[in-house]
Amino acid sequence: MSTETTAPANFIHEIVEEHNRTGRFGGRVHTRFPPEPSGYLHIAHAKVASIDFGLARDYGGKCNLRFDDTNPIREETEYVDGIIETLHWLGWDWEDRLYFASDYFQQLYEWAQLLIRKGKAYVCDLSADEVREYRGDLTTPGRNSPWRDRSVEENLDLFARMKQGEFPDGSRTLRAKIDMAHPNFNMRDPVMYRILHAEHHRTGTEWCIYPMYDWAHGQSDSIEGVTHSLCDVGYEDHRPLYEWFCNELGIYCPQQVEFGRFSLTYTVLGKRILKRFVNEGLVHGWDDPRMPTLVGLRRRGYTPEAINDLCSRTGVSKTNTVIEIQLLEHCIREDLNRRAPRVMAVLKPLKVVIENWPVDADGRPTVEWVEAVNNPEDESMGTRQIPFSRELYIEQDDYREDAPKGWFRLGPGREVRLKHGYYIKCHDAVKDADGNVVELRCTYDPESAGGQTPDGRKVRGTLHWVSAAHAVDAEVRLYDYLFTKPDPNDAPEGQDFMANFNHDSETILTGCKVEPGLSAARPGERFQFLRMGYFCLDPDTTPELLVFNRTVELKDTWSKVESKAEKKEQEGAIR
RNA sequence: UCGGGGAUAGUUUAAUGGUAAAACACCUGACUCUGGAUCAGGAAUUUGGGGUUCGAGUCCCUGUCCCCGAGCCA
Repeated sequence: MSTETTAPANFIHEIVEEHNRTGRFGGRVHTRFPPEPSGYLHIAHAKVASIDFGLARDYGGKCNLRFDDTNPIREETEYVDGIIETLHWLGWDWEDRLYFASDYFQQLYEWAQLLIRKGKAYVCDLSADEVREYRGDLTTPGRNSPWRDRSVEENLDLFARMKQGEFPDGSRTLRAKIDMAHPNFNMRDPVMYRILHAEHHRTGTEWCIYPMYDWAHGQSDSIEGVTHSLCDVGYEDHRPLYEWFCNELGIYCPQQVEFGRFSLTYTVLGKRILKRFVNEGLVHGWDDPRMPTLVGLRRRGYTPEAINDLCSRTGVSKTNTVIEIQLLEHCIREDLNRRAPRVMAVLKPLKVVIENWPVDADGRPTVEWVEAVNNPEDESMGTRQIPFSRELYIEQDDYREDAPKGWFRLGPGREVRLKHGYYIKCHDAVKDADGNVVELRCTYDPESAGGQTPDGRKVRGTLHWVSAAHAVDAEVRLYDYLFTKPDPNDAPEGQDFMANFNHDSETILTGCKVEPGLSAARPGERFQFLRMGYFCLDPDTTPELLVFNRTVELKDTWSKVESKAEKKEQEGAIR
């Protein structure tokens, strides 16, 4: 795909091209996407997947899916299945190359024995606390474990008995013998195996010793013939250990390359925290539409195209980045503007009665079916017929008794166009005992069919509407950001990001009225509700009730104008 | 304090010793049967100091700031 004439797209491409020039990997590019099945994937994982799978795609190489399942306590098959499904949804393919680090447990065990025989690993009887104590700190070197110089025979015997299950959890570890004075903590005799009498989601109770990340990852890459092991900068100082293990084992060593971490404003990523939201009921589940998880974004109505677009727009570098969530919103608007059919839905209904609407021979209001385009951006999406009659619903927010300057929606004596229908003029507002407007009495101009009149008079406002008799009831869920600040960690002294948690991020609207054709919609289908935003039919939908999630609002110039005017007014009042 | 990394408009990324640019965000305006979309325009950037060079965001020296690291997590 990439040719010699195109400039490298990012620093990783430069590295690959350098390797291709020197022939280090014989021109091969083979990556891997290595999730731990301990939760659902979130938006930053989509970015990582895009880097891993994308690099292979760009150079005609391969990318494996490999689950990094070396900690049985956290990992579950539910997550394996969820991750696979999400990756396919994003459009990535690994053919038959689905692997698990746990596939390599036996090989890893034998390699550990090899290291012991070489005098490069030993069984250590120190407790976790003691290990920490012996490790030293930032400025002081660590001290050697008293068990560091056991004989090869004793180490081999003890290690075998660890595997046999003779010792309790935490009683011993296998450690690499490197350098307790090394400035890089990872090189201070890192633990390779810990004892864990726990059931593993794939290997069951076959093992009671489990390899640590560092002792599993590089060798897994090596076994699979990975050329470029891409990871985030958090692993930068693990690279020396990665290479030490491969070199001591005398096995093929891939090149680890680190890229910057990725995050989003107004949210937190991080599986532990997201898991906490789920467990504490702060959200309804991993796939809550407010969650930055990919299952959440999907349910919210985000398309894989929009998410991949975000990933490619944001580039790849070594700096940790915080992407403004507005860019994600731009990506989904751009995608859905092109693809989503337009429909009309009234979220907060206000009844409109057209007093001069014609009646039939029986004195019943007639029904006129008007034609509506499905998508002005794409003629091929055709048109549909929608019913117009004497009683309609419009949006409560589209009527103001005291219309502000620049208002061109409805108000006393004002005329607006009903999209695809007629001009109507408001004559009267019926109020309830509390003074709330509950009904508008209007007249229509029969000459205005099709949206214009013979006299050519200008009508600035165009409203969406539904026919009261034909409308279908719906529940509509509106979402706000999970946090009230762009940087959730920007919390008062002594408090954490939870201080900025938005406890009002979900608004459920009931009694919404949508046009009749929507009753045929299927869960996952996406629409533009004219003037209101993009919405996606939720799986909670039943034959009796349609449930929609608002994916994102449309850009709203008016609200901006109005809030600015208000601000100006306030400032004026202060002066 | 020690080790590892990083720093270009508000945000993200280009510019690979030769006119500092794009997208998003922001501000104007035009157009519109969605106050949507679209279009046109605007404001805005090289972490400080020194050096090399005809010329430095880029090379050298030196400061500053930010991130990561002391799991038997990944």
